[in-house]
Amino acid sequence: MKIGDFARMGQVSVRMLRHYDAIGLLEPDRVDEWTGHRSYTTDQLARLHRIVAMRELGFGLDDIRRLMDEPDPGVVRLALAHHAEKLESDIHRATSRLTAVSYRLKLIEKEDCVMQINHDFVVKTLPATRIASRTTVVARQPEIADVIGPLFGEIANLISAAGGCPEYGLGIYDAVEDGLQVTASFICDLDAVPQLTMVELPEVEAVTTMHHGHMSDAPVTWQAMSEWMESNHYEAAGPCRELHLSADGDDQTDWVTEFQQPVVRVRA
Amino acid sequence: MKIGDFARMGQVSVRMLRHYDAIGLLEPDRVDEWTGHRSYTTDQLARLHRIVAMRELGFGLDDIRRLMDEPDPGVVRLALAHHAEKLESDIHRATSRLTAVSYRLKLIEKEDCVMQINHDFVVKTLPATRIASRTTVVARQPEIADVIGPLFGEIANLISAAGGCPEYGLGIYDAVEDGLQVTASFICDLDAVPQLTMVELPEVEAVTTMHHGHMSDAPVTWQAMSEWMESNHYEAAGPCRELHLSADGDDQTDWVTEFQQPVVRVRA
DNA sequence: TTGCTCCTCACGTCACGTGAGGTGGC
DNA sequence: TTGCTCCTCACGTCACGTGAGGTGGC
Repeated sequence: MKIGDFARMGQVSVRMLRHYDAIGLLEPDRVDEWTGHRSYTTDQLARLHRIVAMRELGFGLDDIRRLMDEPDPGVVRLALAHHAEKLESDIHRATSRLTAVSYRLKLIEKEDCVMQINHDFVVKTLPATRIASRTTVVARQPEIADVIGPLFGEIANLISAAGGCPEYGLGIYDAVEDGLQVTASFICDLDAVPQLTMVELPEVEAVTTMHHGHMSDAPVTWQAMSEWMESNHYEAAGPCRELHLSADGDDQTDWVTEFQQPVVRVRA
Repeated sequence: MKIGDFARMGQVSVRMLRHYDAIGLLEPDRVDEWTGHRSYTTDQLARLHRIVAMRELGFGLDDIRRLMDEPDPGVVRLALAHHAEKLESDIHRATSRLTAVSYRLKLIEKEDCVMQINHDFVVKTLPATRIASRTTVVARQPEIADVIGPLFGEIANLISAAGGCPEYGLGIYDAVEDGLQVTASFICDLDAVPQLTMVELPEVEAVTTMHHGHMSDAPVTWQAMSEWMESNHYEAAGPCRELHLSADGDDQTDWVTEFQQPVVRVRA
C-alpha cells in the first residue's frame, strides 16, 4: 500500500507518517531502493492505530516508542500512572487559571470600566530577608500615618550612621488585641545597628501586588487583595507587609509599593 | 536599576527580560548607547508584575502585549471570555484523557499481564462510503459463519463481473426482533451492480479497533469495546461494522479487521 | 502534455534555557 | 589579576504544517 492510501486509512497526514518513519516509530514495510517510495502493509495499520490512540491520550512520541515495544506490564503501568498524575496536574492548573480568569471577568462586569485592570496579583516566594527594625503599637488607623513616617526616617538615619545604606523600607502590620502592631524597617545586611532590632525574615509564599501613589489608598488595595485571595482559595499566613520600592519625596503620588501577604493555599 | 537586580526583584530570569525587550513587550527605561547595558526603573516593576500575572493565567506573550495597552474594557472582557473558553476545553480534554488512562490502568491491574495492551480504541470520523451490498437475516450466532463466508464470495464475484474491483469487505450487523440482520458488502464505486444494492453510508463518528485473526474471536473484541465505551462515556449510535482490511486465504489466522461502532458522546 | 502522487530539504511554531565567546567595572 | 555581571548570537525544544523544488507513472 502506498503512503497516501495508508494515510487515508489511518486518518493521519502523509507528513506524520514520514515523521514517524524519520524518528523510527513506524517504519514502512518496504522502501523502494531507487525512488524512495514507502510502502506499508495492512498489518501496520494496527501499529499506527495504537500510535494514534496513545497520542490521543496525550503521550509524547518518545514515550509511545518506548511503551509500544515494552514487554513488562509493570513498566507500562508505571508510565500510565505517571501520565495520569501529569494529567491531574494539568487539570488542576487549568482549573486554577479558569478560577482566576472568571474572577477578572466578574470584576470587569461589576466595576464597569473603572479601575479595570488595576490590580494584578501574583503568588511568589519572597526570599529570606534581613531587616533592621523597630516595632510599636498604635491604637487605630488615623495614628498610623503620623507615626510611621517619622519612624522610617529615624531608622534610615540610624542605619546610615552605622555605615549601612537604607534603600528599601519594609513595613509589617499585625493586628493584636489592643490595636495594630507596626514594624518599620529597612532591608539591611549589617550585623547590628544601635537602637534597632535585626530580624531574619524566612523565605515565605506570598500574594503580592503593586500599589501606586499615596498610602492613604492602601486599604482599597488590601481589600482588593483579600477579595482575590477569597476567590482564589488562599488564606493569610502571617502579618502583611508593604515594601517601599520607590519612596522619594514627601509627596507620595510617585511612590511605588509592593504589598505582600504571606499565604497558604486551602481546599485544593 | 541593572537587569540583574530588576530580574531578582521581579522573580524572573535575565533571559526573559531580554526576550521581553526583544519582542517589544517590556523595553528597558534606558539602554546604554556604548555598552548596550539595559537599565530599568522601579515603575517598570508594575508592568513586569502584570506580565507575570497574565502569563500565569496562561496567556501568550502576543496576547499580553495586545491586552496590556488596551484601553477598551470590552476588548479585554472578550479576550478574557475567549481565554476562559480555551481553559474549559483544556480541562475537558485532560479530563477525558485521564478517564481513558485510568481505564487502561484498571485493565492492567485486572488482567494481570494477560492481553495487556491488546485493544486500542480510537474515536474517529469514518468517511462517507459507497458499498455494493446484500442483506439477510439469520436467527442466531452459529449460523452467521456459515452464511457470511459464501455471501461475501458471491458479492465479490458479482462486482468483478460488473467490472469492479472488490477490495475491502464490509459487514454490518444489526439486531432486529427476529434475529440478526446481516449486510455483507464491498466498498465499490460503480453506479450499479446487478443483483446487489448500492448504499451510500454517510460520514459518521465511530469507535474503532483492530481485530487480528479468526473471526470466531470477534465477540471478545466487541465485548472489550463495549466496556471501553461504557468507561469513556460513549453510546452506540447505529449498527456495528467489520471492515476486512486483509482477508486473504481461507485460514483466518492472518486476517486483519477493523471493528467500527458508530457512537455519540454522552454525559459531557 | 496535464494531473496526481511521491520524494527530500528546510523554515516556522512558542517561550524561553543554555552554552559559546567576549567585554567592562570592582 | 580574579570574579561578577553584562552583552550578542545561535542552537535546542515538540510534533508536525507548509511551501520549495524536483521526479515517476497514467
